[in-house]
Amino acid sequence: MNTKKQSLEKSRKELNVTGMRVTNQRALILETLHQGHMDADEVYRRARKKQPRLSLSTVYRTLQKLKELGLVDELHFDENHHHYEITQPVGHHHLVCLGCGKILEFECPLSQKMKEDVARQKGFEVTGTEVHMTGYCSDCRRDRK
Amino acid sequence: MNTKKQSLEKSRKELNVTGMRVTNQRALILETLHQGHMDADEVYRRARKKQPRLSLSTVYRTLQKLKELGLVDELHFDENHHHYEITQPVGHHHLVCLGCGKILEFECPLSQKMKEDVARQKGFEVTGTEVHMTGYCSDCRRDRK
DNA sequence: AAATAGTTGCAAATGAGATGCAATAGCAAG
DNA sequence: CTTGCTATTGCATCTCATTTGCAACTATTT
Repeated sequence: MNTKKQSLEKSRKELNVTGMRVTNQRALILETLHQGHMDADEVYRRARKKQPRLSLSTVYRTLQKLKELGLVDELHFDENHHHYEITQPVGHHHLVCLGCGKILEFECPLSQKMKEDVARQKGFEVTGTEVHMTGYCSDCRRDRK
Repeated sequence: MNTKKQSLEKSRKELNVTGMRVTNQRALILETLHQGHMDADEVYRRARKKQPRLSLSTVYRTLQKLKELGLVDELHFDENHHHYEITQPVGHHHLVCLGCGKILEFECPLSQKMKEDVARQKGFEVTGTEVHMTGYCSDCRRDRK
């Protein structure tokens, strides 16, 4: 039951197929992202627990690269910094609660259809879709009353 | 045919109903935004042609305020700064071409349904929806071949 | 194991956006 | 239309996320 070592191994393999060099930092950053979506600084803080000499600029450079390779998606919430997450297979979107800041995820098959609509309507080749809704979660709605 | 003066008047009126003080700078910034969506610096550059002493910080403060009042929407594209546009009625979304950077707009009735789905599925009260697709426009697709 | 690119850590630079403050300008009341 | 109160502006300065230059390092290739 050394799941840690296993997930690290898994990350190394994912990196391997991209052709980029597999370094400890990169494997660690990718592994960390498997915990969920987070911003660069959060990746940094979590990853540094296992590798204290890791530098923030390496985190930024790596995220940039993983994004270019399509392993990671960059999300643009209503803030002045980016969030990142492991690229999800399909129709995976986000819901930001304006009350508590919580971010929920939801699947939506409609976004696939929307994509097709747009492709037809505008002659566009769509490579990425980001749906981002804001509002109030059930907890905050209750509290607001 | 002094459409310029007229659109400035229109902007002043829009500001008036919000209760905030109507200043030349604010009217000008709002008027400028009627030309389309753009980033803060673009607003600054265009508005300064008519009012050279306008300061960039005023642009930022004003955009912030207009956003809070709901007159203007803040958009989050794949960049590290925001874009702004006059608030559109509904279902108004964006398509960013990765080839030439052009930003197209499209309407999509599906997004209304998506919103309802989410409300039901998650007990969320949705106040805003931003759909943001990336890809290649027809011109760039032709060039890439 | 040595050669050689690609990577890293650190420090310094960059750039969008925010802020403190004195000067200015809306606007309401006289 | 002048006065006074207060919100707003311009300017200089600050902040803070992200980027970059560079010398030291290390994953691969030979």
